[in-house]
Amino acid sequence: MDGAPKGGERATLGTPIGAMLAELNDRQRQAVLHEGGPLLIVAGAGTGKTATLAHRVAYKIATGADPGRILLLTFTRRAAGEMLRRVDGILRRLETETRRPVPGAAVGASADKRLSDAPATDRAASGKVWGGTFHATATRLLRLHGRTIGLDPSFTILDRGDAEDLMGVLRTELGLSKNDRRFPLKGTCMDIYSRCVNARETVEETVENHFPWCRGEIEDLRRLFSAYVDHKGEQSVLDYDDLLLFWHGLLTDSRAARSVHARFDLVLVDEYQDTNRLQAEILQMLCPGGVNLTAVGDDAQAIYSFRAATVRNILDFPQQLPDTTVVTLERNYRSTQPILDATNEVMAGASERHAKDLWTERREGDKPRLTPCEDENEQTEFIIRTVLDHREAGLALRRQAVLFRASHHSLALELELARRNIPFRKYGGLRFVETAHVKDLMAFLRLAENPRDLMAGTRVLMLLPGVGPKKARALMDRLGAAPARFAAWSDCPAPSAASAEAWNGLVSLMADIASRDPGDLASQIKRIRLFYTPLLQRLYDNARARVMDLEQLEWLAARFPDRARFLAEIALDPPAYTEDLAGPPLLDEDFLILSTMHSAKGLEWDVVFVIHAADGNIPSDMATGRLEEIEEERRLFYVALTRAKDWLYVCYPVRYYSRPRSFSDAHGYAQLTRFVSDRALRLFDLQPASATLGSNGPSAPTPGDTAGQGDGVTTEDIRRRLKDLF
DNA sequence: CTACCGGAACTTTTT
DNA sequence: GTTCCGGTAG
Repeated sequence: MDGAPKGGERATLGTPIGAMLAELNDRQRQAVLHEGGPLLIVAGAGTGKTATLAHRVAYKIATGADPGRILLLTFTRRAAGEMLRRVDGILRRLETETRRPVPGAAVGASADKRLSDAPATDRAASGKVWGGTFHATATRLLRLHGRTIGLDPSFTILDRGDAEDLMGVLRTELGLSKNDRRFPLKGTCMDIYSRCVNARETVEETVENHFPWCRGEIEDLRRLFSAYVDHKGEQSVLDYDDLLLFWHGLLTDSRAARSVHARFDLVLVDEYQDTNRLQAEILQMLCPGGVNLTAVGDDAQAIYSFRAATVRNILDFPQQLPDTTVVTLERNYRSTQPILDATNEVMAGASERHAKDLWTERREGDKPRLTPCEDENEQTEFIIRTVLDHREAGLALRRQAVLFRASHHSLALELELARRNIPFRKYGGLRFVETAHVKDLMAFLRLAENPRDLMAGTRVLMLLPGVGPKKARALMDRLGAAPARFAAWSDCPAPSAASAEAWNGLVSLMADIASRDPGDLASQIKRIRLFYTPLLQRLYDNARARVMDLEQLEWLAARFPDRARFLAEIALDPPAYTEDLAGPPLLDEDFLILSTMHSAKGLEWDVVFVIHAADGNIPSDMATGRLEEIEEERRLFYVALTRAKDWLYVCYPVRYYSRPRSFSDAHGYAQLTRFVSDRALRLFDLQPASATLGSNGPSAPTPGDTAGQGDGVTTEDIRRRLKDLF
């Protein structure tokens, strides 16, 4: 299948670039070398998608493209980092193989110069390529160009929790909470709102299709959403959806659009199957006609429709952009044939399927193993035992991963790993930054950065004894009236007798860290921490552990250039709760990976365990309403299974002592997930956990290892258009 | 207006 | 077990 590069290529074998291209198969090479019109790479699981994308970027740079004019949109910052690391690796290899300029290697003088003269640091693509999520990229662009559409570039970002809280405040303010009928909770309101924005649907459409039980509340939802939009505008805060919406807005303003277009020669989008309509529109405006646009994805791995992603984006791409070249990657480099056979069979059960024939040359390997366990304890025991066995055989912990549907599914396992001093790192689920004390501390910083940020301000003020929502709101109004100077607070009397001392401390603290010269970020956090610690002790138990978290936050902050960047990055890509903050990683550090199936997207491990693979968990009984939802759960299960390279274990406890739904000691019997059909079952090696645990005896404990100058589009226009949806 | 208590409803995945 | 809401005491 792999032959010499096709004719017409400017790079030839025998040159470093030719050698680089020879590492790829025909289809991959075609994708890397493609020029001009829109390119869609349909890449099945494990078909070298990341390698192809990285080679394409590296090839473009090596043949003269300016890395600073390439935009690489990925699903997470982690994915962007990984991709750029590989680009750097490829470029470095090209460089060392190129002692002198390569005559045959195509390209103009700039590439030769790049490969021979430029200093090494200058060549690191990762520092120059625009890489990151849609949201992070939107933030950067809006800071640079927001003024054109009348957006104050010093906006702060509301994370999901803050946005929900604001929605909650307005919900109460509009009198929607005390109603004879039950008005949807703030989280549900936020879900509805968010879907409207991201799917570009009206409230009616969204409620009808996705929240039919809220049909009676459409009028009130409209009022609520309108108020929500207004409040964000007044406070100069943007939520996640606004970041995309205003980026979209930038591109509808001809002047702003020109500046944004002028920045990029090449746009690449990873995980395209998980983009939503708003994102697709942004891309089409960014690359009119799809010229110089590369999208990569796999419809069989679409797992984010709950976030308004639509698989139609990838399926309709060739119709929407008629010049599209479609390259399909079907050769799997990741998994062994027995694993592929099983995963293909799971996917074969899908009601709507776009056929892809994944094949591999890795014929040999163990059948995936299906392990029913007596109960959760046995499952935990089986996982730990098998992980350690693999490690004995030479596989580091970090090459093994345990995957599950919901974050809390790993709780028992986490406890046991901790008890035995087996290091692990967990991705997905509750984050460090979502804990109350961390949010408190961040609120001080956010308030200093943007004194109009109501949610941040209220949060800070309510820490004081005797201050509740009303007094906090009054003080925030005062701050907003004075041109956002904390001096406005200094002539206020203490809001309550109990808070006299704390009030003075707060006023001077805020004046200090919001001043022109507040000192470096770590020292700001330190001052906040000193002020906040006594309040924390009054409000929460576990004060000692919480204060230590804050010290870690201080340490983490030292890596960020300034407060605004720190706040934005924490909001857009918060560190995982467990280990990201545990100090500088040691080179030989080894840890087992625990991850939600969602967070496992795009990654691979030698050994993969899928736990709690019982009906009710996967598919989650939260998602068994409509066929579409069940099919998405199937794809999610498929994503989990296809992460495995050599060994795949699927486990489920037969007996649950307490089913998720309360009524404490009600126990139940679980059944294997419906996604493993009878046909699929034959492709697994069925072996109860007792077969492993019985034979080896208990394992020994392991040692721990400028405003408004465009052609009239403003934030107001965008908000108005948005409101037309309501 | 805040602080606190009891009953009721809800409980996934994430930028 | 958690968060949310309404009632009541200070």
